[in-house]
Amino acid sequence: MEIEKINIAIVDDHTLFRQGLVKLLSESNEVNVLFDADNGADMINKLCNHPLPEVILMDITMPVMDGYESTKWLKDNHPDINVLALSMFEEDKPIIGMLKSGAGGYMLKQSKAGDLISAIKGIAHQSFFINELVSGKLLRNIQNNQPVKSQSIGLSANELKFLELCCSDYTYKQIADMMNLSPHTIDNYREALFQKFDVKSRTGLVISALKNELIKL
Amino acid sequence: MEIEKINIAIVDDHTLFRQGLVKLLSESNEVNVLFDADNGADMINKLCNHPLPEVILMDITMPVMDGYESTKWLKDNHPDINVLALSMFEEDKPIIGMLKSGAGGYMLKQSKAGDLISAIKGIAHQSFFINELVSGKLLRNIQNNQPVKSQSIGLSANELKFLELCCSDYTYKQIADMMNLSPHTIDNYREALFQKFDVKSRTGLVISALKNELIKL
DNA sequence: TTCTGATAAGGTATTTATACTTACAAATAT
DNA sequence: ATATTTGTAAGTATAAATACCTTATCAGAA
Repeated sequence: MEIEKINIAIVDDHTLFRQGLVKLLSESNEVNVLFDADNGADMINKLCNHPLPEVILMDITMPVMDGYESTKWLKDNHPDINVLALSMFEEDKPIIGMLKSGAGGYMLKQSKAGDLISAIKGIAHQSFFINELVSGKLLRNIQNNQPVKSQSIGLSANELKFLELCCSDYTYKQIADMMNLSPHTIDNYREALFQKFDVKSRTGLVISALKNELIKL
Repeated sequence: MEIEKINIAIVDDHTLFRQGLVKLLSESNEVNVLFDADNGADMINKLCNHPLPEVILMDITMPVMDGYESTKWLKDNHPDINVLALSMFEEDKPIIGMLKSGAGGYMLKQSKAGDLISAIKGIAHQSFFINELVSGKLLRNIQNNQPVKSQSIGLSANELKFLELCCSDYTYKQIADMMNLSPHTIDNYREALFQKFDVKSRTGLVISALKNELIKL
């Protein structure tokens, strides 16, 4: 049984590499290269004149419009097209950056053709393809985006308690009762926290506290 | 040649499950169960009286000290111990939550024994183990800081927009301007949402919206 | 048609929240 | 021993939020 080929496009400014890749993949009976482009802007033009590809192989460093921008544009304008980043860089920054921009996978240019085709097939079917290269980096990325510790903004015990009670439907008067303090004292805490968090309302305070992970819901 | 067994511990409050797992894994010639604990606090105690395990299998929901807290504690106090989350939940939230807390992998309790042992071996050698279950969620997590649009409480488009703008330092008047509506109309939205969420203040509304995951931060 | 529900908006009264100023005792620092 | 800071609390004034009530469209249903 004849399997439908996966339609792809290649965006890379290294002409020789790009054309070689076109040649190489064209020989495969699993993918079909619809077109190739020199950079993001070129790609946008050519998308109008060609059928939409399922997958786009995307380089990162390109003139005029680079891989990050191009990927973001695709996510906004053609969210169904899957982007597979294809680069020589194996550092955290470009990998995480491309994934954040919307790429569903990341392959190295030094990969074997078979692995690249596997990745293309994977991303076409699942809209993402996670390999060894990126899995660890992904994990480290979310683990490192971690708690801006409560020490960063010095809060007294009472201020913290007040802050927690603030994240609720209670009025300040009720909070004052709960903490066995005068509403005026609560008012002092409020003003101090407004200054420390640079906000002008209780809602802003609550949002900031949550963003800084000083309190949990 | 005899291969060194991987020393592990199991933390889970479901006694039968835990003991069964101990039995099951003890029969393996690849892992060695040093001890098991009922919850995080119990684990901390037992860590003092036993050799340090290389890997700890960690449940999430436990009394006294849950999996998130326990994992964080381990990362702070024994950063060399690898935590493999082991839970029945396959939702995004617990998975991302455990990984953020410091777990190096996540396995479902409904996994096969062989897969669990593979994961234990993987995490012992690489300090992380990413499977199909988590890879997609990890990717979506860093790409998608968007709210998971939930239809659970019927909100109109404008109400939802208002709700989002509510999670801020803006006054209602400013929000009215942004939405090109009269402050009175905004007031209608507010009242409608107060009823739907059963709250009496903007802060309560914001908290409820966040808890219901109608809004992201 | 008439009725109804959803949406937008005006009026007004009361309660909370916000802002700024002062005070005073206890703890700390100099 | 005398300032200085810190935590507590009061007074007052204004702005914002909350609560209720009413009106006007408009679209679709009875």
